Amino acid sequence: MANQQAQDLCEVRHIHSDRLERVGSYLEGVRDLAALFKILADETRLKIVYALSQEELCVCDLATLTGLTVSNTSHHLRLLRAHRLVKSRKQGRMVFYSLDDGHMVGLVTLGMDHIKEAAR
Amino acid sequence: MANQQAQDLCEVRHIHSDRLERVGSYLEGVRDLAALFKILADETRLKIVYALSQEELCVCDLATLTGLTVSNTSHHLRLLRAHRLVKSRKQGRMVFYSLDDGHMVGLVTLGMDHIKEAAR
DNA sequence: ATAATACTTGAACAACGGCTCAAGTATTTG
DNA sequence: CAAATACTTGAGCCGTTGTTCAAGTATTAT
Repeated sequence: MANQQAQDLCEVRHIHSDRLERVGSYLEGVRDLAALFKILADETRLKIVYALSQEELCVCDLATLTGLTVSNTSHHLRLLRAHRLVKSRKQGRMVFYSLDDGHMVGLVTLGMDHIKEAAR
Repeated sequence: MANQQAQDLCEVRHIHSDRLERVGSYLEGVRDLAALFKILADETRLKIVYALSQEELCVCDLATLTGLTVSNTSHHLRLLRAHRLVKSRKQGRMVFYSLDDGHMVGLVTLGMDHIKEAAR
């Protein structure tokens, strides 16, 4: 009765234990990658990262670029710094930020290309 | 008095109008890219996307893979479908999902490589 | 027709994230 | 020293998001 012809019964046939193991090795990375995407999943932070990929900028510059308050901008920079995506350098009373990680620059540019292509 | 030697005064010197225009063309894309990152910035959805990049799977399979309820999984699939990242195919009483967009596969695999490299 | 399976949907709820405001530090200027 | 500039930090507010639960549809089996 319960033979292989019952194709409309769901018994989790497609993911088998061996295949699950292969996928399993990636699942650790999935958590970290989701965290990275979460950081970049904000229009303000993405603007900051993109701007910093071109040159070093101070908080005041970034605030005018994003159109937000200095306070708010600083909060975002704090988050980016905590995750080692940007680094800061103090000069006088100004603080200059730059990218600390070439990692996500590739992600951002690749993503940007895809977006443009999709908008075509 | 107000000459160019006052290097510690912030008057937004680094981002000039011409440079702002160049950056401006990207800023449209930033909004959309942030939206895409937001979709992928969830461990569950990232697992789903990664699993579907390997083969077509039904909701039940995806639920067991992610360890969540079928209801919850369906909610996530609804979101992914709304943004045209996955498509569904009904066969009997089962619904099979697959990727509808090659776009973010590159993003995910590139991101995965970076994560692995960073964890080294 | 009734029951069971596979999935979807809406509502409610709690947790999280981004923004603002107020107060703080550090540095430079007068 | 006091005042001003550049930035940081913490607390509170509010909208968003993920989860759960309960009820719904669609398809198949008996």
